Amino acid sequence: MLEVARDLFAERGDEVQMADVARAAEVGIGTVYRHFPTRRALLEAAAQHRFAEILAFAQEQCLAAPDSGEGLDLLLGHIGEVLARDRGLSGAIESAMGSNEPSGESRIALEKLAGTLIERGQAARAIRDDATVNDVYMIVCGLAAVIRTGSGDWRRFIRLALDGLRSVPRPPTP
Amino acid sequence: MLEVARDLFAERGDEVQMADVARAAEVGIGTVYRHFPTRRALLEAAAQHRFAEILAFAQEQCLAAPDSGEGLDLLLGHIGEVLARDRGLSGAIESAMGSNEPSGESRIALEKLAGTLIERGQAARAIRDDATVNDVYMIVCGLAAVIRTGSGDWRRFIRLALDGLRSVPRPPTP
Amino acid sequence: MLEVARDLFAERGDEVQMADVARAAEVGIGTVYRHFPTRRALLEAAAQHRFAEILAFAQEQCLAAPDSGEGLDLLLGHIGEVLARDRGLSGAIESAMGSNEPSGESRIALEKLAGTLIERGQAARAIRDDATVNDVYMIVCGLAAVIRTGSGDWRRFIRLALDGLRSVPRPPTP
Amino acid sequence: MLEVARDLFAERGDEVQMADVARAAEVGIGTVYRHFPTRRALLEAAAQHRFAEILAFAQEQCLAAPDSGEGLDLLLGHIGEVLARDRGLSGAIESAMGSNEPSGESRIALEKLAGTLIERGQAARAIRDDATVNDVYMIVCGLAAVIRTGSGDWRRFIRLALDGLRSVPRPPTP
DNA sequence: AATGAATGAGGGTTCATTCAT
DNA sequence: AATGAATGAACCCTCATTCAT
Repeated sequence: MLEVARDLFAERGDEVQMADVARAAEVGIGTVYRHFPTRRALLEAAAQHRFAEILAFAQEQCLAAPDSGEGLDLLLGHIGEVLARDRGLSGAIESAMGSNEPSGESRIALEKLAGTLIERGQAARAIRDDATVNDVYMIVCGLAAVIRTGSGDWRRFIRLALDGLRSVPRPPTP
Repeated sequence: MLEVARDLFAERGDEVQMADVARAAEVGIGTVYRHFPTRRALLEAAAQHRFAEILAFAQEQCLAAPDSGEGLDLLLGHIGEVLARDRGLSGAIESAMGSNEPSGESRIALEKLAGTLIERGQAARAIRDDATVNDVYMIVCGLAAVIRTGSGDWRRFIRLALDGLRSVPRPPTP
Repeated sequence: MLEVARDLFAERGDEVQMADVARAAEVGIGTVYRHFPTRRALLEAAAQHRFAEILAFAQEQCLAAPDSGEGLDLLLGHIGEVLARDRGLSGAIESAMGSNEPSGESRIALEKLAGTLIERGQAARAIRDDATVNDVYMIVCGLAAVIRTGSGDWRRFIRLALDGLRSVPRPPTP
Repeated sequence: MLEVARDLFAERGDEVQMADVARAAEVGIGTVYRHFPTRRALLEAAAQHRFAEILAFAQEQCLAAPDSGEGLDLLLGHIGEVLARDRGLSGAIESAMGSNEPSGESRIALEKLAGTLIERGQAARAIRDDATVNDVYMIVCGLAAVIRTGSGDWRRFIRLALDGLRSVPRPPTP
């Protein structure tokens, strides 16, 4: 049912109603509410689900990347693909929760992973020394927006962001 | 009245109702509808208004920047400040329109301006050769998301993005 | 509209829905909510309305009763008639508010009136010395229940209650 | 299970749900429905149960009262105590059944008992000659309301009512 | 007999929009 | 032009009841 809901939101975004989910899942609306006591809870679960999926991939693939500078490329690329596939979902989540950030265990695992990738990149001189996990968060947040609104080629956005993350920091223009 | 509406949306975001606007503007709700036939139209106007403000500043300040590489810094910095000031507005606009992009004349003028700044930067070797106006759009889109959701320090985001835009392009990781 | 609602509740009790009220009043349901932001608020208003009516009668008629012992008879008799006329209303009010007691100004005025009637009765040796306004409240509460559930002849109930109130108090059976 | 349900209703009144009963009884909800095909049926059974308890006490204690005038005092006092203990139950019953009156055998037994007590009282000149079982019903109905809504000191209510029942009837004020 | 997941008919409430005055 | 009362389509959520296991 969560899958059905996720697909529905992915397709039609925030305008999906609980009754739509019930219909698509071929259950009564009460059943939807039995599993998710609130529309918000359903969206939260869908968000978790998506994060878990991303995380699974990331832990499997990104950490295995041979060249230690490529991990973040892979991670962001995968995130982009998932977000692009479930386009409408991001919007629905954001308008229900106010943001797209993960929470709970996913968040912790994701932060740990990103931290590792950053460190590796830094060791390989492929990531600037002052880069932090928070930078990655912001980039993902921006990426989500670029994809959601279709404001341009998101792969290009990733490339720019990574180039920014790679470049040697310079003192801010005064 | 537009100003009042803009302030209201800036403060409370998408939850602002037409009746709230009327009350704040001290007019009847019918009058609001006389000026803006639809909630969406009002939001559109508020968006335009904001863009016009940004544009005015940009044309005045950014083009006047002595060092030809600094124009974009100034532009993005100003956009960030305006978006941060009117935090709620972006969300309201996006959930009504699907994106935050300008349209109409503002868009044309803004594109022209951005194009000029990019060209100057390129001439000064401060902006990579393959940079386009669309890159700037995406960065602004990302910036808006970072600010709206409060996912991190948006000034840092700008710095990263600009560093990405400054860096010498390299072939995408295959 | 309040009148319409009151009649409807009087007739069908707690099962009346907001949509029924709207239909009966020949307005949209939104209009009902414009006047009474909540079902409970509507019921509260109906209760007030009824109390005001009772109060108006009481102040006009009961205080004018020539024989100073008759005031309470008249008051309770009138209350009984009103409650019997609006049978269903009491139940609806009680299940929404938990009790049928008046509140606000009505309560104060009603208490003052009852106090006066009791004092007069006592002066005329027609009401026992230890009688209080609270006794009257309880009797009215009981009367309302008798009428609401149709458990017997409410006029008889009043007579019994008044006889209890008239009788010379004796020490409680130990 | 009936006991569990009764306690639950006593505590939380009409807001108790069938699922709550099941949980409290540590059985499945289906089992509750096996025993009581309807919420109303469950409430009916709880009401019966309560009446049976009252009846048992009454037959044991009240009929044994030495002074023949005291029986009703004892009966009403006990009813009051039970109703006060199971406060919420009365409300739940009333909103499901429309009244709190007993039915079936309990009713018959109770009426017989009350009749006996009245007759004894009359023989002892402690109860007015025109008193009937119905008077007692109404008083109990009123008592239940006084207790349920907490509108005052219910022991006082009983005393007043009994004084009313004791007093010599006079012609109604014309 | 016991279970508890599934059901779905409501019911209360909101709010963008209309239109008579 | 201005007003604001009226509108009613939506929408979220509840809970008594059913029924396959």
